[in-house]
Amino acid sequence: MSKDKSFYITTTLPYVNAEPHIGFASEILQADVLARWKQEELGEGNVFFNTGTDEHGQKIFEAAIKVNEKVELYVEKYAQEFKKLKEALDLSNNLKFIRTTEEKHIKAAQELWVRCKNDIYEKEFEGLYCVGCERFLSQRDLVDGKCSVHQIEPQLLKEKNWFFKLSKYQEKLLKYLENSEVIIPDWRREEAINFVKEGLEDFSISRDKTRLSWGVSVPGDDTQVMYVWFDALTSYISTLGWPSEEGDFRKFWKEGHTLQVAGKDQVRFQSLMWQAMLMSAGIKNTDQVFYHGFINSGGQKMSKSLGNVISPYELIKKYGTDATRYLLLRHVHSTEDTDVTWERLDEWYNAGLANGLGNLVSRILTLSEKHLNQYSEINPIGKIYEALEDLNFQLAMDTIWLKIQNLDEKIAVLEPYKLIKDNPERAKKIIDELRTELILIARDLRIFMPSTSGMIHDAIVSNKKPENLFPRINA
RNA sequence: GCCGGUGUAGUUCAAUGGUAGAACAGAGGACUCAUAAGCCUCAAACAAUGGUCCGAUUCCAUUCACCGGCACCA
Repeated sequence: MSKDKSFYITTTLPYVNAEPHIGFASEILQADVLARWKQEELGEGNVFFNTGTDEHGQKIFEAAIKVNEKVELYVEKYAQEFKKLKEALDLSNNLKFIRTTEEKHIKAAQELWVRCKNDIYEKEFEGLYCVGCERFLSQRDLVDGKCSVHQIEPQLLKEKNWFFKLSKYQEKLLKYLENSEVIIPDWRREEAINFVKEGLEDFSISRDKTRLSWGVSVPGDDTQVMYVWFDALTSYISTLGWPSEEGDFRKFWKEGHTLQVAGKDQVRFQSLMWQAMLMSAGIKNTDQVFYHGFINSGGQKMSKSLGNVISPYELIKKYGTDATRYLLLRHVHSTEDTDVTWERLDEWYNAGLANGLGNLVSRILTLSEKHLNQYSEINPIGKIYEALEDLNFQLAMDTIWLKIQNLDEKIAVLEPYKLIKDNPERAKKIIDELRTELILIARDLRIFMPSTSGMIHDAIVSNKKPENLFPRINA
């Protein structure tokens, strides 16, 4: 990441048809660490950290009907569910939240449409329509050519839609993708380049209102609403106050470094469609999109039917907020898929937090409380965040845990608890050193585990051993 | 089928054209400040075949296995 004065980071906006998923929790935690890191580097006012909820579309409309609820209330409820994550995961205070049903967002989406007007045209959309579902089916909805839900053959139906000329942007997209910075990891960039080379087709960006009413109205066409993609992608700039070119939009999107965090299945949407839309509207492209892997459990996708779903709230309930942050940040691979099970989580927790960090705090603070006077605060310095430049969260944390290990080792070698009898001066000096090194570790932990960091710091400053930070979990 | 990725100790990962590192789990030991934690020691791996090379886990090819994407699902 470059040395820009300001930094913009956003997650993708989760679709609100289900409870928050652990994958999204992981995504927003990664974003949170980066946001906190940049806030320390650039100052809080120079970082814009965004998330939100994608609330339009057929599926949500149907889901609301299914539970017999007004769709406005339904999305409101889920938006709150997602907003709760902020506190539950102790996300940065400055986190912004955009809902695609907000007025300012709707206006922005419509404005973007108008700006893209030259690349938007009307065409017959042909699709397989299921009368049971009352919607067009995708390939995935089909089993042996029949609707997987209703077991009936869909009819070929045509309707007028608005299309976006994605095909026109092949060259420009390739040009954009030439820059090795725009996608992390690099092999996903290769993937994106391949998509483009295989040829891009224009895509439909609207739906007939008679079939789908829950969406943003197409400017100048009362019969159509925007297809969710067009609408949702706009949120990355509507949150900045666009279409106003001034203020946050200028500061962060135009003049700052922009980074989008997304799942690996998003390449086509974030790095191709969205970038083409920006090009069409004459807006600067995203500087970087970081694609993370997925979290599976027991070798399979998490799914309700398999009963292997691990929700972020369950994690928090069992391990606590900071421990959840630790588990998801240190043990989830940043770009590959990660397999997570309760057994493994327990092991990670005990090894890293109970036996590692928690125990170290106990032993040092016991020695300190017993043998030393108050701690006179120093200004801790320390930079361990090099690995974050490559968005390698695991490596960054490994560096901290290596320090923890070294401290444990130092205690074993120097044996200050023995030395205190024969050579108290020397022992005290050692304990004082340990204390200082521990406060440096706390400093390093600040962006990963903010409240733990604070607790360790406070314990040292008040020279008082804290309660067990991370009680051991016994199977 | 097409495109891409991956295959390293029991597990999860790392590095490297020339003795393959670590963490967790496992076995043993000496200690006691500490959350039966920590420290030390031990055991344990380069999917298969062929090629290039003085030399390959690393480069190339093939095979096998696994994963992802192949667009209007968000």
